[in-house]
Amino acid sequence: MEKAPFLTVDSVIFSFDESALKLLLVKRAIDPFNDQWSLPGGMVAGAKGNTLEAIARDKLMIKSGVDVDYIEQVFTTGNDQRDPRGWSVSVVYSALIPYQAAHHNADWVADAAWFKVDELASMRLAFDHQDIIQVALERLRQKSLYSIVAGYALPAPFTLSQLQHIHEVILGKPIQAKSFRRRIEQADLLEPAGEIQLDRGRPAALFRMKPAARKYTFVRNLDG
Amino acid sequence: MEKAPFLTVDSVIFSFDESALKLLLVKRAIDPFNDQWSLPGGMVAGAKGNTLEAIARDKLMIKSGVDVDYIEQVFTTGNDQRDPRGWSVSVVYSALIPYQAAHHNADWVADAAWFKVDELASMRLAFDHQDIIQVALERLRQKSLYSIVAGYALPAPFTLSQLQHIHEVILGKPIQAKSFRRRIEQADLLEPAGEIQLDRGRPAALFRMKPAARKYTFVRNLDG
DNA sequence: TATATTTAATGTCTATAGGTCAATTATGTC
DNA sequence: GACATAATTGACCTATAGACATTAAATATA
Repeated sequence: MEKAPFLTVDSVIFSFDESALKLLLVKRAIDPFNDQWSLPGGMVAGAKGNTLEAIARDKLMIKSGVDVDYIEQVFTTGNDQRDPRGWSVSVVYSALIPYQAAHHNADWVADAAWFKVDELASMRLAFDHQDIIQVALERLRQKSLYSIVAGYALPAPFTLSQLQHIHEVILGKPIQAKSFRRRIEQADLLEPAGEIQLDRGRPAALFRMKPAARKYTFVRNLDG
Repeated sequence: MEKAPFLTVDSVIFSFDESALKLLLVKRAIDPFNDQWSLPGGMVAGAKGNTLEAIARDKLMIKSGVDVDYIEQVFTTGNDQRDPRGWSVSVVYSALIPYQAAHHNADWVADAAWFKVDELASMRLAFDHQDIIQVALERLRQKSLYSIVAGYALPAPFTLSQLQHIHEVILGKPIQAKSFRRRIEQADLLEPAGEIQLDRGRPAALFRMKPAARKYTFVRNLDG
């Protein structure tokens, strides 16, 4: 490659709604891939922020109206095939946000929409964004076996059943409630936040993520 | 940031020699940080290769005479502080290579040398390479709790005792031989490769990494 | 040749943490 | 008050790592 490659920051933003894992995409308004759905993000050159993560956050705020709490770097993809214009590099971030907070804002941004990850698999997205999403998804699945960061995709406070449910959706398989609760309690990852009465059944205790939950990893994986 | 940032690929190359974890550094011959030790790597612009990883491998081959087998992306650092010239981004790779193969080659490359990771902690390195190394090290330590990729830093074939030893050095604590062997055997990660008689004691069986060992992760961590 | 020494390899028991699933608790409904 | 529905917990089972003693296979030495 001769010149410096294009450098972009793209984010895979996960959320949880109607028992489904969803992901925020924006419709491109310029070539290449004009009019196709793509990951929110953009060029690093000219962006605002002192670090890559700050730039990623800023772009999400500006372009998608999303103020992200939990965000982490997934990986960086770069080659001479992913952009028809030539060499390009994308630093990929993954974020988890409560659907509610995001929903309203996503409305006032033109051409931003949430897609269920299942439906999404068959869509043709811009660049190699489909591949990127698969990597981010796999990472999220792995992580859900030994952490509870998925909880950042729920509006706080939430019940343990809700927290378990999002894990089950991400993993695509049921989890033993007892195992799930036991390890969380032992690791002291959640903070009590009252209780709530759902439509039916026994009222459930409410919790918020404790700061420790952001980094905590269990020494054993759940059945995967 | 206005213009596109500098984009580089840097590699943290680990190896194992004299019971110590070592790491390959090269002395810079240009500003900034002229004459200071730094991670092998360089600018992506103008480099040879169709992917970031290919470029990383090529730079190691050309500049350090090292042909890497095991290499993986660690993370990407980017901000306006790490390079005095302004915004710069570095995609960081981590590689594990047998010391023997590496040693000779490192000789015919000017100003490349191996450093024990312990000694290295007090050195002043170029850019934020000291920080990068710490991240790569931490990643390697984590990984050594649930995989045996550290074996790629040994010349094949190797004994189980040697494989255990490098893990102990990386983790900085002893490992139960029984636990270590049991899980490896059960996961069928190694291929028998004869046996060897060391200076003293019972001869040891020799093994090589099976392909599966590259990606395999145990469901449970060793004591960390 | 027998014994001590050294390192490799294994047997066995214990401890820990998740898996299973039944039982209990707390509400709302009929 | 009996039933339905969820949440939560109790009790036992299982899998896998930790501890540590024991056995195995070689060399060195008396």
